[in-house]
Amino acid sequence: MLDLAVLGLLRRHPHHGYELRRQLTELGFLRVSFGSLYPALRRLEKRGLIEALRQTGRRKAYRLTDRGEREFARILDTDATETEEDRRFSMRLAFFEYLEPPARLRTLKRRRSQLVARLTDARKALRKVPAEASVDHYTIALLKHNVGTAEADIGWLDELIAHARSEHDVDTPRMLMGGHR
Amino acid sequence: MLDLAVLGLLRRHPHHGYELRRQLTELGFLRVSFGSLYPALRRLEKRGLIEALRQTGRRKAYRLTDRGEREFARILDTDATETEEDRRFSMRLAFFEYLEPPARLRTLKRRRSQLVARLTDARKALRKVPAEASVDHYTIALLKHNVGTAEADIGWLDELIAHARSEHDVDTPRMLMGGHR
DNA sequence: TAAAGCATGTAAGAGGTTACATGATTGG
DNA sequence: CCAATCATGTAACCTCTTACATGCTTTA
Repeated sequence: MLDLAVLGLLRRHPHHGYELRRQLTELGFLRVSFGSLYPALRRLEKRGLIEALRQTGRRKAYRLTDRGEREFARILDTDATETEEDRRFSMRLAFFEYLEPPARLRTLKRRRSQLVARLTDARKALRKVPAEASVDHYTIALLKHNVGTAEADIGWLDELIAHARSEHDVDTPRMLMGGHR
Repeated sequence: MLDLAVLGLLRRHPHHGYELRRQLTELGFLRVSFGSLYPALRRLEKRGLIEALRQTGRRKAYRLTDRGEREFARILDTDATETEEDRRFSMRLAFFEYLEPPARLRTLKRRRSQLVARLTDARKALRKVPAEASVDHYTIALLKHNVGTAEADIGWLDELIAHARSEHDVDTPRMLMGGHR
């Protein structure tokens, strides 16, 4: 999670730790403490994915290595467990510029089916409940909210998918009739 | 997190571990692995918050002790760190029946201000971005989505707050004129 | 009878948190 | 000059995950 974020930010420009955290929290992506950020930088350095540059004053800037770039590309296109994916999907989207259009489409569709599955579960939970008489108002409100959120997110994803498809089509144009998807 | 969920479910009826997990995932509250659930039950038992009942076959059912009930009430009404609170809020809502109306109102308002803060941040991030020319479509879509989600959630909370207020007013009726909030 | 689901548990490890320690630089 | 912010780092701890081990019961 943190790794993906750090590699992604370093992919553009070198940054030092403090700055990385500022950007992460400012963009609302991830709020990590320094106690996890600095060890993470160490780990990534040890794995040869990033390397420290000049030390301007007390600032220790890191840049992405070639191996780091390959590893970033790999994890950007690899799906995580469901719980993880919830938080990671935003991260992926933020770095979508580093994915090829086909990979974008794949990522979006994968996410879509996750949400559809969740929506199904949420609806099931909602349907199941009214049978047992005295379910409290807030529990029901919560279940309905879960359904509503899932629906809204799916709608949003559909827009993104449409957009990604148009990009994809520009990249790999095909005959007007007879294309298959 | 898990503790709150387990104590909350045991608050009504005794349950064994497997069953607890089934309910948790089925309701879409929390999907935990057994590798975290069983150790959690052990911890809670050691702390005297729950105790094992009869062992029906291989099933080991636990019930909430008096201390457990007090501790549950305490953490249900205590706020966590922001990251934690995101996941924990749904849990609180699911167990709202165990909170007094005034505490409900407090919880909802606390959550509301968190979301308002987040909305402010999200808007700021969105405003900041267009200055730098070439920000990619998906990043912008993400930032807008963050804003939209926060707004929707605040609206939802406002409904819940209105409901909680009416409950509160029923509990502690006051003169029609001159009440202050 | 084999597969799927029920049921409990342990071990190793990943990845985060808070709290602490240290000290430079900037702004009111 | 004091406070806030910048800047890096360590140590102890917590909670979760995956993978493994075990074995019963139900159903196709």
